Amino acid sequence: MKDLQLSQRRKQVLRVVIQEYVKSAQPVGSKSIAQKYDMGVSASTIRNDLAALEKAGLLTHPHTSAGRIPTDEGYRYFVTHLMAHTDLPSRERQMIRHQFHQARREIDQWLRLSTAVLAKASAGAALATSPRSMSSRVKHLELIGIQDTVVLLVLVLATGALKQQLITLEQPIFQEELSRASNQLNEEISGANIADLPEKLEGFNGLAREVGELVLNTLRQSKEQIGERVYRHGLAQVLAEPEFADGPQVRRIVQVFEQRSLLQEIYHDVMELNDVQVMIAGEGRFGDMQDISLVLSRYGVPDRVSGLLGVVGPMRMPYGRTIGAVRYVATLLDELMHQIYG
Amino acid sequence: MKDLQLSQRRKQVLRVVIQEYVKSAQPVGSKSIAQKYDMGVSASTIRNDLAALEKAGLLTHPHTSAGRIPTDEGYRYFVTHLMAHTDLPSRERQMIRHQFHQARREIDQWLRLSTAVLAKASAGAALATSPRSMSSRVKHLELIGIQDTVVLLVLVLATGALKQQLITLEQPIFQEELSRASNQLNEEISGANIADLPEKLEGFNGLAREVGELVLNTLRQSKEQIGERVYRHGLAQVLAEPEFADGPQVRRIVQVFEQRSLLQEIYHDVMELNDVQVMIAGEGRFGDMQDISLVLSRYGVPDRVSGLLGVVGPMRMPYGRTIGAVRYVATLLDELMHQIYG
DNA sequence: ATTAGCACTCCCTTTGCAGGAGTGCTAAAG
DNA sequence: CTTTAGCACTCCTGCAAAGGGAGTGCTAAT
Repeated sequence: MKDLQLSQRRKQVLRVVIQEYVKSAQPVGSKSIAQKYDMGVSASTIRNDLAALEKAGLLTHPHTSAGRIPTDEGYRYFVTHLMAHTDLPSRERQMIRHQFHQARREIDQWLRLSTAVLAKASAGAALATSPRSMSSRVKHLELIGIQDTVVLLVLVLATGALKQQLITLEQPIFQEELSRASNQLNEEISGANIADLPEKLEGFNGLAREVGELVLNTLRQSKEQIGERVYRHGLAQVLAEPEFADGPQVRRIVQVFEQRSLLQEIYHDVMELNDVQVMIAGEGRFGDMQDISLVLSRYGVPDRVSGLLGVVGPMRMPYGRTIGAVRYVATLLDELMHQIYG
Repeated sequence: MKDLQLSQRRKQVLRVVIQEYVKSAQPVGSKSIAQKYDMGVSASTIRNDLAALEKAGLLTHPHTSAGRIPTDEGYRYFVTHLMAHTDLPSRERQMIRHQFHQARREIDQWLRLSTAVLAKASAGAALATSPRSMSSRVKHLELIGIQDTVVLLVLVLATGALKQQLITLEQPIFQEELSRASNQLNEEISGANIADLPEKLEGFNGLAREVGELVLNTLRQSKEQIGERVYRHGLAQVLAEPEFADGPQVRRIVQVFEQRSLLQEIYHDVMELNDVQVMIAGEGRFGDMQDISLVLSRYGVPDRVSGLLGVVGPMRMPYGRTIGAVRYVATLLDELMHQIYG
């Protein structure tokens, strides 16, 4: 975004327009601004300011004789230059913290709760991915006979994440043999870095070798992907917003909300930056996100485990509050995860 | 539903009305029926039949001079008495089967695929719950030290399901001690029925006792609930249907789709019956399901593990095809699960 | 740079009207 | 009793015209 020179008053006018429009979803005109806000100037002056802001690309109007509404750029300018840095009210923070502390101590529960809490606090639809571990070391490995020829491989990663996979063998196998293989593997594999695995596997054969390869594959795969589960909550409530009254718009936001691949693509961007990220109308990089904004944050323990957490909602969104909510929940998750992986 | 006496022709007329309305989403009138279908009678006669069907509560019309559309009862009558028992075309069945066989051998993958496949085959939104086990025996138990005072408890149920939970201890503890406790527990607990657990725990103390209680709680809890994960797919596409053009209707179906509690309530009904269940407009037992139908089935291995699988869509739905799809995918899952829990 | 005045534009709603589709009723025929 | 044709009636839909209103853009004065 090019740097714009705006007088104090024009900044104030822009701020007011966004504030009012976010509240009412109605285009806002010069007169109503002059009335509600005592800016020391007349409606005419404000009219000039509005025209200037429109020329700068920050505002637009749906038709000649309507009030102004913010453009994508307008919102971006607001978020980066004009917005007060708002935290969630402390009462709300406490309630949220309380809920977390009485949840079962399990990442799955925390993330479920996170999306629920975030959806409620933000009036958007919340989503979160289960955390992905940076270094995929295996902490422990277990082979459990299920049927004659069916074995369940359970992998406990250093991060506490569980992976499971069924293996079908050609011949029935005894639990003893399974134990022998898993012991062998545990000794060599646990704690080992993924890079060293292929070498170590050389020495193995039979069942242990087979399982070892499988483990390696699983680790490689999980390195590529975002957390395997996506938690979602609050789609129904965001659809109540007036911008989603018409069909195509509804489908757009539902697609954004449902599509795994989008999160996958955004993942790396968010990981690199440490604060909450705001993506307004796709930022030109993503199509089909008209009128939709994302507020996203990384969470986890740096260099160990991280996931994605955030809100998808209409572009006309109370950014201050939403960012505050996302930031707070992310911090909370950071804390909780720190207790485990600290 | 009271048993109705309908002449063959009237049944045929009802069938045609539903068929046409499902196809076009437009009210269908006497004339167009007489034209498209050669029923050997005039439009006038059909008009009489339509009036009779309306009196019987199977049809209605949106306003005086519009064609007829089916009522809830009309659809129910159609599904129970009039509908041809349709299976999915064999080409489609083969494609689906193929997809399943090349997926990773893991329940999670299967269910993900099931919802994807079902959504595509049915033009509705698909959902599935992870399977719940009937008898919650513990197959294996593992305690893994994560941090000084943080221990991860991994529970492998007889069904192959995994449960995990973090435990925070008051004092740091060595892995050896963890191993001792888990060995002790494994010997006593694995294979044991939940009912016998409390007794067995009597003899324990310290860490083993603590963990044992936790296990007991977890088992008890999971006995009450539907599978803990709900898989969903295809909401976006069902929203493209014309009945979801207006706001309130959209919110209704999204709520049905999102709400866990609804599945929870329906779960037992579906479990008791073995074939695919069709629930039209809530069947009077559930509010807020105007114009929404569910097509659900149990899947799994009888008396061992079962989950819920199905489609939610508009009441104006191709029931034959949808039922066929749900039935086929459920059968497929049955097979796959049978290989494991046979 | 700011302000007041004013014409102008465009939306939104209401109204009226014509066209059309489909019904309900009636009376006659099978 | 069932079926059929005829016809008036109802109500939706689309269209155009008109009025009201909100808000702008321009101009000229301060």
